[in-house]
Amino acid sequence: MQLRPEQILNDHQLRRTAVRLAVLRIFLEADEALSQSYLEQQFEQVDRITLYRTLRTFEQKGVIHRALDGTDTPKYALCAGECNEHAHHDHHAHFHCDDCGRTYCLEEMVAPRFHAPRGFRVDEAHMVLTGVCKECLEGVSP
Amino acid sequence: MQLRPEQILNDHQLRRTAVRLAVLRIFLEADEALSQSYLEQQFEQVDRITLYRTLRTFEQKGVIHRALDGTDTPKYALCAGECNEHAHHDHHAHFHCDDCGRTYCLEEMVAPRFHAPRGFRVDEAHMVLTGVCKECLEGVSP
DNA sequence: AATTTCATGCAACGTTGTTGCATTTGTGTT
DNA sequence: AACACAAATGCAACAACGTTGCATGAAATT
Ligand SMILES: [Mn+2]
Ligand SMILES: [Mn+2]
Ligand SMILES: [Zn+2]
Ligand SMILES: [Zn+2]
Repeated sequence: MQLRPEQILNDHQLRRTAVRLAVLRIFLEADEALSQSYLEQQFEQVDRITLYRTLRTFEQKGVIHRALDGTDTPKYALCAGECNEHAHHDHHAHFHCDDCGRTYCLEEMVAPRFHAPRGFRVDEAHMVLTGVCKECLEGVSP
Repeated sequence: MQLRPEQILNDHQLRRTAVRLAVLRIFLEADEALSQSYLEQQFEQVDRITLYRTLRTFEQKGVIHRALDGTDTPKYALCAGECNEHAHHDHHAHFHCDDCGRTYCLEEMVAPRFHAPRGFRVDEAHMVLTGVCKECLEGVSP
């Protein structure tokens, strides 16, 4: 995985702008999937449309992926690598904590192969786990 | 599974109103998960807020469940049974066709037990499959 | 430095989620 | 059958988001 924001932009042929670098820095420091509104709050002043387009571009270009977590608030996380504008390769599970509302990527947990039912052709499989995260579990038993 | 709209409302202690009966009839005839906007179009004239509250009530009372399909449009389908205001028991997978956009319940496909990673406690697991449905597959090879 | 291509900021609009409130309707009781 | 109560509906209203167009500013290319 690339570690520096500048290199991530280079690798995906994206212009090096202030907003993009700042967004990437936030993602790199976070260990969870982030919503657009959360990102907005990290800035003193930023245009929500610019943020919207930044996320859309990042997703299209394979910089970030959407973390499906069962809520109605889309969350995003950095792609591990290999993803580009043609294809995403992040098929790991995502975990949503019902207690704190955080969403985590479970990179190590990959959806098993499923045989297609009813004559369908299955191209991708995503798993969404819900429960209580480690921090919240430890918090309730002091 | 209950087959008549009237009985579904009785079983869940819901008042028998025109909108509710009509919505249930649409769900009973459909073999796929439906969005609120789709339901709206099935009526000549209906208030969207009433429809919104109808779906919310149905979901709370265990009449319908939300079908997670990876899109940003919530879809709903009838619960198989046993669901009530206290708990939902529909943990089957859902399939989303990238071609026609339809979402289907895969009642027969239940998420396997997962061991909790990273010290998390997993309460529920949902699976979302994407690909091409039977109708669309047959449509392209005439 | 000039040019070109693209990102940004802002206005604007549509959709959806959500609540408050007055009115109508369903249902159990006189 | 009429009544009374609780709940559902219709409508106004607002917030949050997603999305596009356009003028302006910034990055990359020459
Ligand atoms: Mn992820
Ligand atoms: Mn379902
Ligand atoms: Zn938590
Ligand atoms: Zn299809």
